[in-house]
Amino acid sequence: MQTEDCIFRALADPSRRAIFERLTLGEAAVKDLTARFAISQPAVSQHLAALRNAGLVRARREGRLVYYEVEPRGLSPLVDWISNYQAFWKERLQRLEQLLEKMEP
Amino acid sequence: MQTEDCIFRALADPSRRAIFERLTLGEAAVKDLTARFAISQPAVSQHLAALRNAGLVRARREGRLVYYEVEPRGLSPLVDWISNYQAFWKERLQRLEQLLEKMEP
DNA sequence: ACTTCATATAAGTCGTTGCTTATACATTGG
DNA sequence: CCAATGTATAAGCAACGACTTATATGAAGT
Repeated sequence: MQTEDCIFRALADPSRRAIFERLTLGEAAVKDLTARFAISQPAVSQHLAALRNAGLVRARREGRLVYYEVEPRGLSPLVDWISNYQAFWKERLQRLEQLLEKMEP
Repeated sequence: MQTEDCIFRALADPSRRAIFERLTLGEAAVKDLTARFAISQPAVSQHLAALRNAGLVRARREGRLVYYEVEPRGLSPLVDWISNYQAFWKERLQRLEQLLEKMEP
């Protein structure tokens, strides 16, 4: 859980991404999400479980309602993954700059 | 094609992500990838097609060999998506984006 | 306690996907 | 031209994933 794999798979589904994007605007209860999206309540709950399993959202119970909100640092594994390949561009950029320097004189 | 959806789906598969990560180390022909990964050559070709369809890699034919390499700006839709929904990382990502901008021919 | 409302889980269905083998296409060398 | 090599596509299959309906759990009001 909470691995890159989970995150990529969680965000690969359009419905789930839409739910996540909705949650970035602010917390919402399951019934709100169910009302807004054209899928059944169990489908919403399943999507939320996948997002939570990926560490992207967290749940808070309040009476009968369960509010979901974005986990603030949930996307950082994704950012880290991308940043790992920053080295790829850095290296290429350096080579390019070296080339330009040699052409300078 | 080349939409967020494609990119997320492309990177959701571990084998495909591994191939992409290998390509960030440098270009490789299909036969090299086939030798390195424990899946058949058609499977590799199919993964490469998915990555290319997502705009993450590009192919160059050289004789009978087909070399695949990372598309430099391929990850930027992902970066854009993240920065849209997580203002917290915007600064860090902007640095990455600036790096990518410099790669533009 | 019973009913109602909100959510989660179970079970089943159906389309998708990642793999395989077999085959077609493309390029090079004899 | 033919054989060999490298890659892509086709067809089929087993596993997975996203959805459904039905049911279980949990909490509040009467």
